[in-house]
Amino acid sequence: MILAIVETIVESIAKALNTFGVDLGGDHKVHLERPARAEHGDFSSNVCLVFAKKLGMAPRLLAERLAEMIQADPFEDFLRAEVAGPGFLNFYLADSYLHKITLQVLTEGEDNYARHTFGNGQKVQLEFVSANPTGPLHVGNGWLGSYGDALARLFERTGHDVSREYYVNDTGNQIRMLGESLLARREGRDIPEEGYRGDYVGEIADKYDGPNDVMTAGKFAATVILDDIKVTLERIGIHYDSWYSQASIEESGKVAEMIDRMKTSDLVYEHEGATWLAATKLGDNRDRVLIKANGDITYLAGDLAYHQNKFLERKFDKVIDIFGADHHGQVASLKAGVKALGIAPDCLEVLLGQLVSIAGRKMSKRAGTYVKLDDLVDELGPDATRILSLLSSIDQATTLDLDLVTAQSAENPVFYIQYAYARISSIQAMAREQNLPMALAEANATSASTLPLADVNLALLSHPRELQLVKTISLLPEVVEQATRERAPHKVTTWVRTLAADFHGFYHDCRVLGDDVSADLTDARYCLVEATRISLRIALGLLGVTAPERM
RNA sequence: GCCCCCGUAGCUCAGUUGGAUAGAGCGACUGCCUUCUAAGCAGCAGGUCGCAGGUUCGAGUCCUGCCGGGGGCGCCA
Repeated sequence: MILAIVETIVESIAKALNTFGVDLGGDHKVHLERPARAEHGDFSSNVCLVFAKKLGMAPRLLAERLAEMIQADPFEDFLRAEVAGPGFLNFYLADSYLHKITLQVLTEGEDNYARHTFGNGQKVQLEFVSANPTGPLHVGNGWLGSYGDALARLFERTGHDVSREYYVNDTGNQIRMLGESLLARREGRDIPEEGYRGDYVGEIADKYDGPNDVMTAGKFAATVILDDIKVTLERIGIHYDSWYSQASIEESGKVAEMIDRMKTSDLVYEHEGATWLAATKLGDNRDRVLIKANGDITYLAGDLAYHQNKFLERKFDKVIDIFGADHHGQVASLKAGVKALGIAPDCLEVLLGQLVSIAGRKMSKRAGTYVKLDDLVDELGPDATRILSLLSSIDQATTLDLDLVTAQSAENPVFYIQYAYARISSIQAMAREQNLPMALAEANATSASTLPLADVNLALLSHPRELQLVKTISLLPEVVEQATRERAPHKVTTWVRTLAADFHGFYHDCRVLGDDVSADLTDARYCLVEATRISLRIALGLLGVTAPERM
């Protein structure tokens, strides 16, 4: 319905423009926007500025003509159209359009409001975190973890078939180093230069009673660490569909198979005893080694076999890899390799998150000087941790000041938002106690559509606070779509903060229950409260944050 | 040297893919609780949007060049 009003306005503009011989079928779409200021109306269009030149007319003149035509043939809820500024066409609508949106939210409910189908069931895999199992997760992993999970939730809500995967780097050098560190710890020797020095190594060494074999010890440690990683991720609400082992693909023979197949093209060649991918021909800035001169395969070769598995065996339509910016260097070669495998480059999307650092110190896994995600969650709790990481774009490098974050933990934005939810719950609990018809109907309703909504006069919602609240609620579908398309879950955070602010304002100025509020107004406001609750739950659900009924 | 990201209020960040008078939170100051939770509301203060050009009706947003910060350019993973 919110889309309906947009479409209606666009159509009426298109119809009017048509009489000037402008056809809007092509590249130019009428772009409607919500003016920042209320005096500029409910919706605004810049079409006249765009088409004025083409038509050889002054923008304002064109706008005036259009306004006249639309006034003469008004649509539902239309009040007036005005020309403003250099040639904007501003639309003013009756409040009734907001009342309809309130009704829509209640009818569609948490399951259906702000849900989209544009994903068309497309199989999408998101791979994120994938930290080496050589130590506990650090806060940077948590950042991209929240991001990846929230993005996955957005994809789910927009009609995609989503799978979350963690690629486990359980082989190669770092596992060897981990094994050596473990054995050194067990035998009281010094930890090697490139080894891991965190306390956890000692703890695992105490549990290890296996042979003095480096890889055996390394794999033992990796397994223990990975189990802890899983626990940490679950703590902040991240659950994976699959954990894919790097060792498994390297041991499967698939890598050699893949390289053999690639050799039939002219994209693979031998040079100085190594096997190379001619990545330069595929957009990379240098060629890359697949098989080293000593016969070992490179990380890239394994990664390509892994991606081949994603696309060709598991048939994902789209694969989104989420890496930290420190892996930027491998993107071009990965893309080149995927191209070499005959996979359409657009199917692979690599998103880079700028790094998280801690004020005043360098984080290093080998040195054991990084801040553990678990410690941050201990300090702030899961909800505050997630919101903190979903506040800004992943293009923004974050420097965490732990002292500041801890000191301000009570002022974390998440409480402001959750407090709105708690207030709503409180109103609803009170309403049930007072045997209010709406509250009781809702409590007993199997579906929202059985609510006695027909009896409620939503037109009573006319207070600026009420209207502002509905306006914000009405934006949620667009926010969800945009956040998904732009891979920007932080837009949901920005929106939900606005919603909470609007609700607190409403709560302050508009009582829902009480003797000085008429029964009809109580009903109408109760509906608005419920619509807010639904919207809040949707947004918090997308962010992976809980909605507490009491605080 | 080349590639990616960032530079917006004292601090942390938004900014509707180019729109009208650039917004929040924190911090400072001032008001508001006998009524659904004051973890709230309202007011006030705070800006050459890093700098310089360009594109056009219009630029925080797009292009170019500088300056500053972060990351990357392995037969490591």
